Amino acid sequence: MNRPPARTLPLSPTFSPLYRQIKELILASLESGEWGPGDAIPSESDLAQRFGVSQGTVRKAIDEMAADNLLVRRQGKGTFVATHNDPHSFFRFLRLAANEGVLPTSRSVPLECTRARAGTDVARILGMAVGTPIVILRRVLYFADKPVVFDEVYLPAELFPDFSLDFLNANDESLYSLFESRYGVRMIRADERLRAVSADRVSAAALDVAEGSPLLLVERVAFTYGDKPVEWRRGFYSTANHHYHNELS
Amino acid sequence: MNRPPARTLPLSPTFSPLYRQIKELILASLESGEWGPGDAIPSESDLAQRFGVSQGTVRKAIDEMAADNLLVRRQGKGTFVATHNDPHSFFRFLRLAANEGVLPTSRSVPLECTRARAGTDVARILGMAVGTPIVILRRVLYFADKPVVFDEVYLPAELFPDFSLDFLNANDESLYSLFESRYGVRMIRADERLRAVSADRVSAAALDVAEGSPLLLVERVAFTYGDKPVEWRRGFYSTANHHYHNELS
DNA sequence: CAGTGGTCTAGACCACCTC
DNA sequence: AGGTGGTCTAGACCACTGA
Repeated sequence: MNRPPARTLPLSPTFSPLYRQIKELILASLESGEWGPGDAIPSESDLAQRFGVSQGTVRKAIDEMAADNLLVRRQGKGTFVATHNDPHSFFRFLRLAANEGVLPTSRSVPLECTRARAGTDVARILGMAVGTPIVILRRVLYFADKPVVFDEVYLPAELFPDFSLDFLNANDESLYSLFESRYGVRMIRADERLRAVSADRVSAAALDVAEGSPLLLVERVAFTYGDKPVEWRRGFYSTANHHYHNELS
Repeated sequence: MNRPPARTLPLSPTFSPLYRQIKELILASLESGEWGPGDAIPSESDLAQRFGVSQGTVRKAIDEMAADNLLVRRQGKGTFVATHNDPHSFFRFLRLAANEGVLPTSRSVPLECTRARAGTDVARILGMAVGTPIVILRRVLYFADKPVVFDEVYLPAELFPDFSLDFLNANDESLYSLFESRYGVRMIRADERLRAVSADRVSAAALDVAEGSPLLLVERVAFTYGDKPVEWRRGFYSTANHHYHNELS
């Protein structure tokens, strides 16, 4: 008697629960830009009505997306699309901390921005053909006027067509914040590989350390919706007074 | 009419939802050893009856504890206390991967196990008084017969009274698995700080690299129930053919 | 088959925010 | 006061496991 009207039957093979299908629908709306970063999405009851499911099912879908850092819930106000333009999320992709005390304010200093074509490595990592146009950005992050991180960033030129140093100098927002507001490319996940290396001439000069000093090399592949890789980054961290912080659980 | 019998009222200040109180109760049972690692805990309906709440409330408590890696749900079978004695959880606290291919099987070779008294650093980190007895273990992890990680492990002697190399040689289980089965100390969380350093004489010898080579230093503080620190570890990783892997989301 | 966790619903009420 | 998310309940049914 309690059975609601018939719905697409799951039935064993390739079974996907309703709330996951709802999640995919909301994800599609995010990807299509129906709701942009920072926007409020419709209330749970609105979405429940739109999708023809109960509020609890929408709730479970949103719960997972909030756990994935795609949405942010704020009690009494609504549910919002996560954004990188938010001081809190600055350290989500920068696991840097000072050995003692709190990390002082940072300053990003772009060094150069060049155009090139993907070699075999970049092409493989970003899932593109060898020779595809790319943009290369080099910059240094300063903390308390000391250089700490030297970054080399590789981007597909197609997604970031008019990228240049000008935008960086004019903006003190984070790189991912710029990507999301100017190019509509939202980074949602990243894989990092960490190694210890000896500083070569370029990174030693950028970080003001002796050539051959040990540096922490952080290689990152960042992904946007649909697990599409859209950034490759090599960051050289000077770890004399700072460290990379990670919590295991 | 739908109101269940009266319950301890939350009422604004220091409000904690019911499912969180249930979580604390289950946590207490874990801590007290009522259910040991690997054991099945009572079914959701049993717990609901025991605590006088609905099954959905118990469910939400268990959901959070499963997300915290304290419990493991297995559909159709039950809910189990998480254990380190499990090949799957071996890499939960060892974020090591091979640069190419899969990581071959590992072999842990203990070098020495000594007794000492806590200096200021260890005392501060482990929350004990200076001079408290500690145990120091040094060992090397080999992959495909190549040394990759040189570990120095500092433990409070009180919790690991008869710790010695013998137990290690006789056991090919992981260190945390041994801690949990032999000493009843379960590691549930850890903080790691990563830096690049130059190999000193000791670590260079242990890892068969040249003195001064860049090594990845991973300093870890591991915590048991109640966020009590019970291990400090300095791991020197040789990252020529391996790397520390981290996923950001 | 019975027992477990997993999904879905419907409805009530609470906590929080804004107007 | 009215909206939002957050909690809690009760009950039905589904999917998985193992005897």
